[in-house]
Amino acid sequence: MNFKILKKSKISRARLGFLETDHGVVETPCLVPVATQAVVKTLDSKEVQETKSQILIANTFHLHLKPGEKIIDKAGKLQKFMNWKKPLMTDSGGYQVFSLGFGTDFGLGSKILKKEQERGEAIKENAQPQKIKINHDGVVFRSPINGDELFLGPKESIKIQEKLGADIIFAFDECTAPLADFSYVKKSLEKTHRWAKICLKAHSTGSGQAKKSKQALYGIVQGSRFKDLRLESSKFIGGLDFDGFGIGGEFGNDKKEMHKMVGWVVDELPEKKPRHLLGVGYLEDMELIIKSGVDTFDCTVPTHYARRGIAFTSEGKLNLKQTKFLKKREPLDKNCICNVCLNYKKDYICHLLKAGEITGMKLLTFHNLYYFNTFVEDIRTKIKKGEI
RNA sequence: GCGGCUAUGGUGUAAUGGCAGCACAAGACUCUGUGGCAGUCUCAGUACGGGUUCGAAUCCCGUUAGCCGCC
Repeated sequence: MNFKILKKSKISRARLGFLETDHGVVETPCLVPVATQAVVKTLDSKEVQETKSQILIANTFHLHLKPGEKIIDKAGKLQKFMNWKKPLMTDSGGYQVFSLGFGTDFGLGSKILKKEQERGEAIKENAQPQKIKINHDGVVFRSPINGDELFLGPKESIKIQEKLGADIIFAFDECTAPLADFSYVKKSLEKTHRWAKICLKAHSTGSGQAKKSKQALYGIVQGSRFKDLRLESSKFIGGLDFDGFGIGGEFGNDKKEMHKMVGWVVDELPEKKPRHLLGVGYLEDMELIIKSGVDTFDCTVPTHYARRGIAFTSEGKLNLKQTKFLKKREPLDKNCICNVCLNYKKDYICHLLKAGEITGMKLLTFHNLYYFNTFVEDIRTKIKKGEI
């Protein structure tokens, strides 16, 4: 992988770039749609391309469980397996440490703590989640499929990701919960940092290759909402020989804080290497995080919301399950030229969703991805013009 | 025509004389390194008319409607 910065904004940390991989070039800043199980749910790979998606992110933990990395390796790696010819990332499974751990215990999201949720019942230094065990070397999970115990640590994650074969892979980290207090996050950070070094070593010496692997490896910065921990983490991870950097974990109480916190991290990372913000990307977040200096970011929102009936349009979010749309003989967005907006109307999509027809989710998924990708495209144009 | 049974939100069902509850549907909201999941809130009912009782969805009488059986 090779990262080239074409232009740096004079009025923000935003930059334009090219991320060159063996499977083609990604123009940055760029949204990375989520393909957890080697598929963008409801779409096939050709359709995903038609949404202007440049790169996808699949998930190590989920693919390890089903179908297993051996199957994918034998099929000729992920790209061949899923017939996706463009660049790919895999997430390390570190997020599942959170989502299957404290995330499940407390019913939390990982990025921003909602006002209603008190920090009172904080997760303290030596706390363990109920269903998984986080120890010195890694994490003992229970398979959500059959309850089997399974262990994932830095070495295991890297080995699996090498077999999966994505262009960009991530270090195995602990994504801490928003309810974690300072003492917990500090201790967790030591683990994430130790694991980062193990990942680097495992990747450079693994599989008998004398030279360095063609797969780019990104380290992940943690530290939650605590400034000193974020700075410590970005200095430490940024000082290691990674090809790029992920920024994970929690970002305070609202979007302004998130912007500020991402800025702390970006200022400490090496300027020439790409930065990926993990799991963030509502439309209203995009300009902010790009101005904070983020090059790529993945987010489930366009696809996840689509399956719940939400379309993103120039007039805002629309809930297409609402009965009133049965009477609207018009496209989702009159300014949109995606295949869905050119060929289908709200009344039909509303009917499909109410009837529980999967094509309703598919049409919204297609439109939302096209809309999000176009939105980022416009931001790239703004950077080019010097507007942001 | 006669006899029996039944009648509770839009739909399907609880509540054996003591606060009419649940599910689905409808409507509003939440969801950020993916559970097509889940959660919060709202709307909405004792077929009709009498009677007994401190008190009736519940007991009694009548009306209406539906289902079953019989000439």
